[in-house]
Amino acid sequence: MTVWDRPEPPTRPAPLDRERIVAAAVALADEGGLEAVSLRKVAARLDVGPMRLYGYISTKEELFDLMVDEVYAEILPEEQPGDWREVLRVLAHRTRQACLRHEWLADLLGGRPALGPNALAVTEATLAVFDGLTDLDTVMRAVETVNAYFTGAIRREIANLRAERASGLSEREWQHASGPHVRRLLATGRFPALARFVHDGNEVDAEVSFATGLDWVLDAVAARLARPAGVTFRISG
Amino acid sequence: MTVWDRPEPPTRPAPLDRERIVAAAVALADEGGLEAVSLRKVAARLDVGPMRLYGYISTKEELFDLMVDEVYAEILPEEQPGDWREVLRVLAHRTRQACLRHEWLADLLGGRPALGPNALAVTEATLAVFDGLTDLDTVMRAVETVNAYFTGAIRREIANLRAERASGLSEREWQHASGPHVRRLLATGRFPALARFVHDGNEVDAEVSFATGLDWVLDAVAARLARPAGVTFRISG
DNA sequence: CTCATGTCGATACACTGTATTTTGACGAGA
DNA sequence: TCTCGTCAAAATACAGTGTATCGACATGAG
Repeated sequence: MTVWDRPEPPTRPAPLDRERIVAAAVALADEGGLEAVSLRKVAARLDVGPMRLYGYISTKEELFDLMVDEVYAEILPEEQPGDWREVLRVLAHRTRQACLRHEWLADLLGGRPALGPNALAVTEATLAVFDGLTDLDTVMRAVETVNAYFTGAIRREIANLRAERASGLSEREWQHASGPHVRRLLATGRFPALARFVHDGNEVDAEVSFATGLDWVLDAVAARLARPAGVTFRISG
Repeated sequence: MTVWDRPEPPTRPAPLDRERIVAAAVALADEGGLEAVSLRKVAARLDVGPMRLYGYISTKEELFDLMVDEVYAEILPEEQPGDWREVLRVLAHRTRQACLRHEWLADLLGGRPALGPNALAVTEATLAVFDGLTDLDTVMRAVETVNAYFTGAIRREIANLRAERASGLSEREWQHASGPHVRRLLATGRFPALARFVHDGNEVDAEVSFATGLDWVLDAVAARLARPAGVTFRISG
């Protein structure tokens, strides 16, 4: 018995439904982050007692699940181009954009399986483009690998973004900006390689960094799609 | 001013220091997950009033940061083999193992930049093995890409593991096990590709799935290390 | 011995998610 | 029309949270 199973209660004169609740929660989270979402505040925003919400959701985690699925509706592209590579690329970028619009999404993404209707629709659209291309196992591995990449990359990007924002207008990368602590540790000489990166490394745009890594991973997938499961093929040691 | 900057207070006859606090918090989290960690419970486990802790940490988030860095000590391998590919592979697997031992780590990983001494030591060891191999930009991209992959993959693995555990001894993959909701949605016929996967897909061991995707990503990195930054090289469209 | 310092514990506050109880409105039967 | 039962909604209650504040006490200096 999960959220998705529970039917909405009979529509009474009450001007309240799950959609409005979720919308209020999303608005709250957009404004003040996930921790600004409390059942009391959501209820207040709807001019309703806190306990009213429990007729529509049965726990706060369920509300979070619903919020995530709400945003998956933004992620699902309106029309699909034909190429699997383009589909995965677009999915990754749309997910990233959604996380930039709703930073709290980065905290939730991957935290629990996304099983809402919109999330499933996204998965369906993704899997569909591989139809007949190779065996199911390879397709699963491909999709999961790309997903793991962009999920992790987005999470780190948002984390860095927040850190920079918190430490006040980051000068360069996190290493330079993150206060006296890192500098002091680097000064100990215990981290020469790291020090070189902090000193000589270039500041790179987050989006191109994301896109570059994504292309690498897509290349890897492409290589494996050419040679279906079973055959291993190392390029270099 | 972060946790790492704050010196430990002068060692009084008080049998309390940051190490003991962090150890208690980690133990608590190991037993009951992150949400079982409350400052009051940590303090209680050390026979101390809750406010005592604020002499050593200044916020709960800092405690979490310290917990993460504590586990990074487990992740740092005792001795490094020479090959960059092996180093990244081992790092990924050790991180995964650490997350299986301390599932709460998966909730924290990537959530904020890891800047503790142990985390930096891990980064240092990772970067060092690339010394002189290519330009710094490529190395950075390589490390971050692999990191993004295994971070995301681990997070999903733990999420699925919990879901299976919660839904009581999962029969197969999450799709089958996740209650009537998914089954009902699949029955609508709106998700034919997904349905095929649920029906025909094989159950795959989480570890080999992790290792396989990791190998793909490592291959992609290897291909780029061979051809330094700037040159793009698509294998397939 | 007195006094200042500064550490520690207790208390306090505002807030959380959620269970339980109270209220009140509305429809059915007399 | 009046009464009563039912059921949704609101109010209250509870156990817990992170953290600020304050009072007491022990320990060191003069």
